[in-house]
Amino acid sequence: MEIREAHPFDLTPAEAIRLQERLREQVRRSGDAGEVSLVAGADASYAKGEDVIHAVVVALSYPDLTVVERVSAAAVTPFPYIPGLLTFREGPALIEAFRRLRSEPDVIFFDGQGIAHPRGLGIASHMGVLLDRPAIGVAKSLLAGTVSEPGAGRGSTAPILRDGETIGMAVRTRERVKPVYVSVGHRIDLSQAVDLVLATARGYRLPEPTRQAHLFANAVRRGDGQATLPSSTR
DNA sequence: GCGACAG
DNA sequence: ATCTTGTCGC
Repeated sequence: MEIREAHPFDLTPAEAIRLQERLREQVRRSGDAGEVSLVAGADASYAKGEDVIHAVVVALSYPDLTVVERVSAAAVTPFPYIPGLLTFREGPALIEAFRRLRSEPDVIFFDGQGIAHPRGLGIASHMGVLLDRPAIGVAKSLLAGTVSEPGAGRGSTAPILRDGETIGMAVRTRERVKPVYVSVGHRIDLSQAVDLVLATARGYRLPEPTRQAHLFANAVRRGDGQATLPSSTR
């Protein structure tokens, strides 16, 4: 995929925060992914004490969810993990992975928040803007806002609120299992984002794009990505 | 000043 | 995120 613009990542935390405050204005909180026929999941993996990040993107056809392409990229991260600044840690490796992706997904799932972020620019929104592509944030825990417990049944939801505004939705993708926290990344509305998460969550807590990216990222880091899995890693 | 805090 | 074995529950 084409990346929208060169973007500095060798910043101090204070500079990174200022960049987020500037980029947040470019996030589109509404939109329609259109006729979705291709989705993608992006994720990163790394070993405990190391600063090498393995980022991957997995593309799947929709609605059948067959994996059609997998790419990966390794990079030394220039940033430690700081809540709210995740993109500055995983972004460089992710961008390289997207450069290697030949598919043109209609929507991309990210492992983390979209606008449900202290400055409205979680990794899904940040990457969505850089890629200029519909993006959805699917986080396993909450970073900003408050939420009540959704009903126990699959498909139950509860709004994530901040100052009276809905910034995302807790979504129960599997009965009696902890919900995932969905928020708009870029160029898609919350309603369609939630629909797509539920439509791609099949039997597991995490939607398939995210789950497949998780599995592949770990396989690549362990070194058996090439041997065990089909498709290109090139 | 004291907690909270995506991955 | 990662380190780790078995184990309880649907």
